[in-house]
Amino acid sequence: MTQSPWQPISPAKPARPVKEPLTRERIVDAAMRLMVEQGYDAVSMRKIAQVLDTGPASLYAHVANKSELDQLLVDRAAEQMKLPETPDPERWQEQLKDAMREMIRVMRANPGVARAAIGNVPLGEQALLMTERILAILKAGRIPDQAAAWAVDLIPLYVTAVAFEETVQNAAAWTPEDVTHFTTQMSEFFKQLPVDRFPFTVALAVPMTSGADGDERFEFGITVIAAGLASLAEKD
Amino acid sequence: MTQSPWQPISPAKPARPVKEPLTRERIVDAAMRLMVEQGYDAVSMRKIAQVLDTGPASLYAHVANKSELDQLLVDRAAEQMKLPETPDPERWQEQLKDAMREMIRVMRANPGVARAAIGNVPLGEQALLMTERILAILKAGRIPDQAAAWAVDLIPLYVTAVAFEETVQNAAAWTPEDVTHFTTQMSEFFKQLPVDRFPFTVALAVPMTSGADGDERFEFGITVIAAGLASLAEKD
DNA sequence: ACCTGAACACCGTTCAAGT
DNA sequence: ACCTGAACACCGTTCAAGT
Repeated sequence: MTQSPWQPISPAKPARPVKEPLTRERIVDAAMRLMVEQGYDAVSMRKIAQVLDTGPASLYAHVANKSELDQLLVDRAAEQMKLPETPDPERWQEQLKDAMREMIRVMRANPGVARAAIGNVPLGEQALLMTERILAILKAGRIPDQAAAWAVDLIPLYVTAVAFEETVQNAAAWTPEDVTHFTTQMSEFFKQLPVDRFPFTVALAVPMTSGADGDERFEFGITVIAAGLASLAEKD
Repeated sequence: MTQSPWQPISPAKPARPVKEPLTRERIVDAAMRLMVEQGYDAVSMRKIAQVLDTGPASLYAHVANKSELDQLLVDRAAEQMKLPETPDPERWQEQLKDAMREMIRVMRANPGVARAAIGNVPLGEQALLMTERILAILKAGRIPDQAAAWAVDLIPLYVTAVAFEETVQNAAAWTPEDVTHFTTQMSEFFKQLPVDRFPFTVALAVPMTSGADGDERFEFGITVIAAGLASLAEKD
């Protein structure tokens, strides 16, 4: 097709650009949507590219690799975290637990984030602010510097590990009935072990398989961690 | 080639079988060797098959899928764990920490196992025995049944998460210089944050980036967990 | 029953070529 | 500077066909 003489060579504003330009932002948007809707394994460079109507190679102009993309996804999720209130020395343990509850809330709301976060310390602004607030709570609780510093490593490690475990189970798309069935099966398995070699396992078969559905397990963990940290508080 | 008349049709013992038959055992052996030598990502059905001089499809006669193979690898590694001594109520916390040290020792000696174990409760005999012994230690420490039951879930969760993090870092094949460099860089990064919004992070920049090389971090975690559990012990 | 080759439906990443 | 098609070197799993 030849050019009409009255058609400007390069129009100031092309009537309708065929495609929005690719940006980091749009890539993370698409990846996040894929992850929340279909889980971590659905987030591949190829699927993201497909959603954005391009080829996988195009993404590499904006993100270094898959690992950097994971980081960006973790940062994006961290932005959803509500920061803890200002520290109160009287109830720092409860405030610490609240912060951990907020962390797992966001991870549960964004399945796959836990998987992306594991072994990926989030360094986005919101994550840093969360760390800062937790440090403030710990120092309000008179936890020594080194202990507080290690605690802000331990805390997300625990929360992430729990969320990751849950993600794995949810990925199996189990119905509540499946869960009940699995729980009874496990408890039956423990009960039939040779009682002479496994006396405690047999005796505790029921408690060992309870609370798998709710978040009593998570509550137990954060209680243990908070109490353990409390034991390190400076006296006087 | 035609059959010699004095050659028995089916010899009682073939002189040298061209190939050893495939077994679960041999598959796990090969997978374990690959994992220890080259890390978790090197353990693919295809690479295992290659080592065993066959095709990937052949493995499926002996293992259901990759996930089952991961389970078998975890069980195999668990066999290397030395079980804790008989519980002593006087020093149950130290014994509990020793058990956790033994768990991470085996995971460190078998890089990749942590990755295979995450979200995969090991149910092999040795792993069950480890659980049993830890329950015995916890009950010696007068931990209530439900708390003890949840604790034997929390304990491997923590150890596995730490080992997994380490694996990720080791996979990057960092030299000690790289680690030092990274540590100083991180600490510089924390120090230059706006001090009005990140006062604690700035103040604790050094402790927050220390102990990344040794296992002080792990020791801190097991101390917190042991102390936290101790706070749940029944009184009287 | 076990093993095989070949195929199916995927991956992350690189690179030369285009605009 | 950004985007693209095509390729490279991989994955787990299935299946019909062989022994």
